[in-house]
Amino acid sequence: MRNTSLKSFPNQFQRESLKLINSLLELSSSVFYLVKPDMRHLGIAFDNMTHSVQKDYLKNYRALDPLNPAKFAETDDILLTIDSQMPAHLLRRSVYYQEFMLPNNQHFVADMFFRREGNIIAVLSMLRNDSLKNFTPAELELLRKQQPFLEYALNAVYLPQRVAERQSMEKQFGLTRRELDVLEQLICGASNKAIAADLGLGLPTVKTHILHIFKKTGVSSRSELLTQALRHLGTYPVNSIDL
Amino acid sequence: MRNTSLKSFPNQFQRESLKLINSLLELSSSVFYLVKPDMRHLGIAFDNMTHSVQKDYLKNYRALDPLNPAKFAETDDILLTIDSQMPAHLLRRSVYYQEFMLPNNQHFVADMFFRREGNIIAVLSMLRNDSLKNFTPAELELLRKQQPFLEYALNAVYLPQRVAERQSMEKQFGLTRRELDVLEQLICGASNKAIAADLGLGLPTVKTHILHIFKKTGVSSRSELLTQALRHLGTYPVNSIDL
DNA sequence: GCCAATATCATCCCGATGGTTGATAGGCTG
DNA sequence: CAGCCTATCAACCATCGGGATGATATTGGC
Repeated sequence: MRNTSLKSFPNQFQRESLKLINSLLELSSSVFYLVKPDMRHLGIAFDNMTHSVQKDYLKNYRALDPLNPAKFAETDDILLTIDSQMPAHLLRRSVYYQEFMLPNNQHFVADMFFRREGNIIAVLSMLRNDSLKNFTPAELELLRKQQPFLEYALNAVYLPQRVAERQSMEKQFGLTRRELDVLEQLICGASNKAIAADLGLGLPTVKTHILHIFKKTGVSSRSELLTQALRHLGTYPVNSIDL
Repeated sequence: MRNTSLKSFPNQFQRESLKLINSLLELSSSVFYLVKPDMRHLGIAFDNMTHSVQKDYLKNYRALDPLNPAKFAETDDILLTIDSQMPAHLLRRSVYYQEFMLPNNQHFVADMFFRREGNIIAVLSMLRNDSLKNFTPAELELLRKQQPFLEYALNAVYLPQRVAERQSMEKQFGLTRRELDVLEQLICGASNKAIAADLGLGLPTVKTHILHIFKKTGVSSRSELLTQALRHLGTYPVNSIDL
């Protein structure tokens, strides 16, 4: 309507962040994901990447990742390249490079960290394939300048609103985290197919979640759900945000 | 959700008014309708009545109605019974009684008028069939006490909000009055079938209107429409209310 | 470690919805 | 009065969405 660019997704923040970074430098692919298991439901966004690669990473290769955020919990790094952590010739021979990076055509990696009360809560991962050169010092400098504002917006603007909405919904109807994911998409007007694509799920799974939401909220169509949900959204006071 | 009684219709005001009146005295059927042609789209509500009877009335019998509001434009009556306008023995022989009231089992009628700047804009019509007695003076007195508040609420609370929403929608997308009727129902989460029933239309008609709305607003599903419409509702400043 | 809740996917059915085309009738306006 | 807009309805078709049932991980808590 009017302005199609206003179309919003639950993970709009991550999408806009990626848009910004991709406009500043050339990447072959990029991911913005939230780290803590509980927060992963607050949305992931990627460019030239798939859910399956992401799942594979989380399940099998995150532990091997030289940039695994868990390793930097006690530091205050905000931007690291993979070759700052491991000499190139060692990396090339590592399992992580051979089994994960190479097959996915990832040659250069830079990760931007976002923290809340010291803990890393989100990572913006920037990847380059063999057709691109490594990150230059100037590029890294530019990225370092972006981090503070992104971190501020994430912590001060995005997370509170997002968590508040979810807490409100969760309290009223006892929805599970995954159901909340689906509900957020529903509220944005997404079709079942779109939801499936966006969350990396099968259509049957999406339909199952939606039916559960219907039962818990006592409605019998998505139209009803939309009107009720959009009308009562933000009606309920919300607790502190503990992540 | 939570409180199903919160389910609202575009003509909720009329429905609640009828509920009130029907709780105060026994009626066989009742109608609350807006008078001016332009306002008829702001909703009609009835109890034990059908759209077809109402259409028949408007088209063929309103001119003959002894309580036709047009006759009382210059008065300040707020409640009239049909037998206050015509002796019973004359009424019985009239075309209006023989061809409209009798076939629809209407024996006693009392109409409550609502005005705006002197003009009658709405009528609450109360009907009794042959199994009920005529309205008693006490009942009429009670009804007269209800009228001022209903008129106040109609003029001060209901109409401004309703007209504002419609004006906003109409201006943004150039929707016709009938399309606005349908859009209001859509926004309330109604299904096509429910809309057809509520507006007294056929299913094909409803679908046609909805497709026109989709094209004018540039969306391609009712979910999209709902999120966009509900998000932007009330965003636009609205002109004065001229009815 | 086990049980319950959660999350995932599947199949089948049918009604609801989105989309096209076209017909008919009233109303308003130039 | 001719033409345009609105409103109404029809037939047709493809896809989507709602509902039931059940299977199979995975997770989390006790």
